[in-house]
This record gives sequence, C-alpha cells and structure tokens, in this order.
Amino acid sequence: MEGKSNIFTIASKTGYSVSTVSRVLTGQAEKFRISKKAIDLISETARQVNYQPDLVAQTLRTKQSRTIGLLVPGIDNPFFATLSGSIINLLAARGYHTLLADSRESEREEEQALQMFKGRKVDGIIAVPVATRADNLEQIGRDIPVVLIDRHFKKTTLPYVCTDNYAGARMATEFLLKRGYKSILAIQGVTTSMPNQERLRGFTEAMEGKPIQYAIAGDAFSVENGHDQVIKAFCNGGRPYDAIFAFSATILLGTIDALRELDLKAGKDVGVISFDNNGFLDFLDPAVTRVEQPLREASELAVATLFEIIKARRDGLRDPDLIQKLIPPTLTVRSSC
Amino acid sequence: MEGKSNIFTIASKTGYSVSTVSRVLTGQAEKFRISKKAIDLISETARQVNYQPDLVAQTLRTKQSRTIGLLVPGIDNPFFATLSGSIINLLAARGYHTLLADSRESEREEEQALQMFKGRKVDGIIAVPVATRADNLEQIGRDIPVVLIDRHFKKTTLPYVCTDNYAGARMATEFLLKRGYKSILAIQGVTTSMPNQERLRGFTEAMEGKPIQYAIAGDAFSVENGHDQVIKAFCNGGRPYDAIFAFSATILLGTIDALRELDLKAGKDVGVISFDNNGFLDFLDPAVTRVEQPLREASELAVATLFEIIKARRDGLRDPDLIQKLIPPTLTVRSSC
DNA sequence: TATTTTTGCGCAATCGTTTGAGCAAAGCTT
DNA sequence: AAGCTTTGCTCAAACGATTGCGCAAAAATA
Repeated sequence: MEGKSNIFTIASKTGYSVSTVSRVLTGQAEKFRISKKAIDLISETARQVNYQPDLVAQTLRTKQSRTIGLLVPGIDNPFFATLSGSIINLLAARGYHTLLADSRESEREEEQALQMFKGRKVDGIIAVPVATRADNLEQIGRDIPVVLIDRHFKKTTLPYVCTDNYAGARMATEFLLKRGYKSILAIQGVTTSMPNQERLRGFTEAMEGKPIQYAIAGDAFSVENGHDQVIKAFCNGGRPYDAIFAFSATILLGTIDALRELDLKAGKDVGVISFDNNGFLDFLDPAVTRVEQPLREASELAVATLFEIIKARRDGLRDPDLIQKLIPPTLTVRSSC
Repeated sequence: MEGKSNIFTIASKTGYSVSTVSRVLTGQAEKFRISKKAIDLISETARQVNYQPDLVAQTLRTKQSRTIGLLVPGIDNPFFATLSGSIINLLAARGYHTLLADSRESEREEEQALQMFKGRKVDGIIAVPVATRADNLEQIGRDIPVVLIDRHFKKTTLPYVCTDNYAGARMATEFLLKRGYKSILAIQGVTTSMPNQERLRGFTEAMEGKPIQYAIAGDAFSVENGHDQVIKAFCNGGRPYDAIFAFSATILLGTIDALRELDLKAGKDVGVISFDNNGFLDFLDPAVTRVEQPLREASELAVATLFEIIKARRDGLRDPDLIQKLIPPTLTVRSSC
C-alpha cells in the first residue's frame, strides 16, 4: 500500500514479466495480445498496491513529459495571472502539467527559464517573450514546439497569438477624438515590447494630421509609472491634457491615483481610457472605458496551436501551417470618457 | 553546438570516462582527486558543446528534482496569483522550479494534482488545501515535505503558515462597532475553508453580547457572491444594514457593484470593510478599509520552513520543530467606514 | 629496490520505465 | 504428422545521468 510500488513489484507479485506489466498498464495490452486473465490480474494488483507510474522514468524513456513550460514576465501582474490561469486550466484539461517560470521582464532570467524547460524535457513552451530579438527563442523552437502569446517579434518564424494592439490603440484613440478631446497624454509601458510598440503606432497613426496636441511618456507596465507620469505632466498645477490614454490597466490605476492627488475627477475633468481587460476597471468610479483583449480566445488558440505542432512533430510530419494571429480587441465603453 | 550533447559525448571527445566527466560537471572533482588538466579540458568541452544536463535523468538517478509543487485553489484569483508569484520567485532564487497546479476548489482535482506531484518526484509541496480533512495531505506529507499556506486544518501534524484570520476578523468587526455601526451584514466565502471559518468565528465572537443586529450570508470567494448577497439583503428597497463586512476582496467588489446598482454610496450610506490585501482597494472610491494579510512574510516563512524540512530529511534527520504559525494581519484604514 | 601510500581515473550497477525482437506452446491446416 | 500461424509472453537493451568500489601507475617511504 505504500508509495514504494513500481512495475517490478507488480511483476513479481503477479508472476508476469515487467514487459507484460508495462504493456498492460500503458494500455497496450490488445496490441500485444496479452490475455484477459493477465490484464485483469495485473490491473487488479496495480490497484491494490496503489501503483503510480514514475513520471520521471517514463519521461526519460519516452522523451515525453506531458509537461508544458509557461513563461511570463510577471505572474503578479493580474493580466498575466489571468492569462496563466486560463492556460494552465486548458493544459490540465488535456492532461498536461505546467512548469511556470517568471522572467520578471529580464532577458537573462528568460534565457535561464528556457534552458530549464529544455533540461526538463517539456513537450512544448508557451511564452510571453521579453527578449528584443527572436534568435534565441527561434533556436529553441527548433527543438521544442514554441508558441508566443501576447507579445511577438516583428519577423519571426515562430507562431504567435496576440492582440491586435495596433488596431486596439487606434480604436481607443479615435474614440477619444470623436469624443472631442483636444490634448491627449499617452502613457506607455515597456518600450521594447511589441504590444507597446504596436499600441504606440496605433496611437500616433490615429493622431496623424489631426490638429490635436499630444504627448507620450512612460516606460513600464506599472502603477508607479502611471502615477508618476501624470504627476509630472500636471505638476505645475495646470491642466495640460484633457484626456489620458493608459497603455495598461496597471498604468491606469496609477493614473487614477495621481488624478485624485491632483484633485481632478476622472471622466469629468480628464477623460480616461485604458488598455487591458481587468474586471476591476468596472468597479472604479467612474468605470473605465477600455480596449479589452480576448484573453480566453487567445489562450485557447495558443494551446490548440501548440498541440498541433506537438502532434505533427511526434508523427514525424513537418510543422502545420504557421499560425500568426492578431486577434482584434473590443472597445468596452464606460463613463470615464 | 546542437542540443544533442550528453555526458557521453563529452567523455569521448575528451577521452575521459563518463564517471570522470560526471564528477567534474557536478563539482565533485576535488573530492575525487580529478587532475586540474582533466577538469579544465572537460569543463571547456562542456562549454563548447553547450552541454545542458538532462534534469530528468538526473532526477531519476538522484531522486531530487529541484522542483516544488505549488497547489492553489484558483490562480486567476488575484490573491492567489500574488501569492504564487511571490512563492515562485522565492523558489527561483533558491534554484528551484515550480510545478503549478490549480485545484479550482475541487477536492478531486486537488487529489489528482498531488498524485501528479508525487509522480513527478517534486522535492516538496506548498499547498493551499481545499480538502476538508487533512488525511490525504498528511499521508503525502510522510513521503514528501509539505507546507500549507493560507489555509490549514484544525488538528494537523502538517506545518502551516496562515493569516490569523480570527484576529483579523475580530479586529475588523470591532473597528466597525467602534465606528458606531448598528447592523452589519457579513458576506462569507467558501464555508468549508479554514480562513472562512476563522473569520466567521472572529466576527461572531466580536458581536457576542453586543446589542447589534447582524446577519451572515454567502458561500464563495467570488464577485458574484458579493453582489448577489447584497442585492438579496437590500432587495426590498430598504436599508437593512448600515455596514457590510466582505470576507474577501472579490466579495467586496461584488458588494461595491451591488451598492451602486442600489444607488447607495459606499462609505456614506453603508460602511464597508474587507478582508484580503489587494492594492486595488486603494483605487476604489472610497478607498476601502481592510484587513491586510502579510503575504510576503507568509510566503517567505512557508518557503523557509519547507526547505528546512527538505534539508533535514535529506540528511536523514527527523523533521525540525513543527512550524504552525498564524501571522497577525494589519488593519489598513481608509475612508469606506 | 621493495613496499606502502597516494593520485587519478574507469567499470559497471542502478534509477523505473518502454520497446524491438524473439521464442515456446498451442492451434490450425492439409 | 509435418508445417504454418497465432497466441502470449519474456529478454535485454535502451534513456542519461550518478556513484560505490576497485585498480593501475606514480610518488613516497623504508
């Protein structure tokens, strides 16, 4: 009954060889014409001794770990937490386990995590990359199926599933313009990341040729950044902008905080719009208009894509058609602008 | 340069035996009096062929995976997301990797995850248990070091690090009373969980003998629950309670939402207090008074405890003194009550 | 120079599985 | 009854590392 039982225990208890036991326990009984008698006896004893296969040994032998490496740049960021949760559950539903690593926006830690994934023989990797160049991940992608999510590289051979950040930012900006705002402050996040660059592009292209003042500030997807940029911009006590476009929900929170400090009412004194879905945004006062990313859909597509590649490679086929999808976000209008 | 190099590759490239290579690469060179020449040559070739040890094979042989299993009841809950992030990073700092599983408040999924951890040969487990009985986890705890966090069992031999939920709830309740509220609605979460039971106990004991009306409702740590209970309680259009005690931040959000629906102003019409730390609570209007849990401290203690047990067992000693700690939470006063 | 000690390393078993190949016994065919 | 098929299983070699034991050559000692 104790945890010491292995395939050998069962073999000697039943009088069959380890081969036979293995084949029964891995469901290959039919294929190898094991007698019903043997199947029953072996299964029964396996149950009795509470046999649990050693997944490590199995992995070593079969080169399949039924484990996926998930790499995010900050698990404590609610956005990535939600994303991770979604992915982990989708993987679990397929019988896969998740090794979770946090690169904390550091290329070095990302690299380490990837090496670790490799050493651990993960069957695939889902990553929100922080590196600025695709090389390393593409290199790994040759050995292990990799799908990028949320962030991607400009020209890459890796599959990805991201939000169409360009379209989203453009949509948000145009919404602000339509609302009649005349001077807009955009507060951005990690400037090297693709989502940020795309949002920036969406914003500036939407502003192009418009007789509207605007500025771009900031450099991190953090509350502090949101706060500090607003304070800095409004520091002289004036009201230089009548609208703020926060490139993430974390930035938005900082913004809200700063506005409150400045005794300005979001939605009334200053229009506010944000990126990122975050249920929280509805509980703020005013509830915040935002560009919502189809998180669930993205996770599902990423996981499905990953498994298609895994399957193809397992069958010795070449990779399926490259999936590089930008999912259009939706505008959720509330009362903040 | 390709990922195919193993210890054998290096052995033949250098002319040394695999034993020697292994000893050099695992830093046991001195101990086995390997010559400096051999050490240099082997290290150098290892670098050249970009050798990465196969962690699976290593685990099989050494019975140490340098992996910890982390089990939470809902990774998409910001509270657990933050907790996980904190733990993952602490583990990473010690060179350990994390297998993350989500039980989704289901005993069955919890059991599966634990079996998986065992099969994966994790060196230890940190768990927020959902089971109502300790048996299963205690059983596993005999094989693998286990530390509980956030939730624990009444009488258990397992170490745990939790918030002193009783004290926290009592503190919150007494604060409400001191503020002069006369009728309080407490909205609770998963009723079987220890934190909830303790919070409930703290609440009711604080109310004992007080000439104050109160009610207890709810059964989930969710936004919906918070919302629905408020609506239900206030449905006849009256204002039966002048204060609400939300047993978690998620519940609180639902509460806020419901109050808004009812056209009641939190903080003004109805006092509001919450459990759980969540930076978000400061951005609500009004910012919410709350019992803050020392998440960081708890994670650190849990991880430290786990490693002490791991170390002791590895050295063949018996487990260190049982750590069962309730960390007192702090009251963060804002303007919501 | 003969013996002992030290130095430096290799042999081979082992961890718990999976799996290709092979083989005896039973059944079937003619 | 000889030959062919099928049935039902076993043998033993992997997978990639670690490790107890042993042993030859060199160095030290006598």
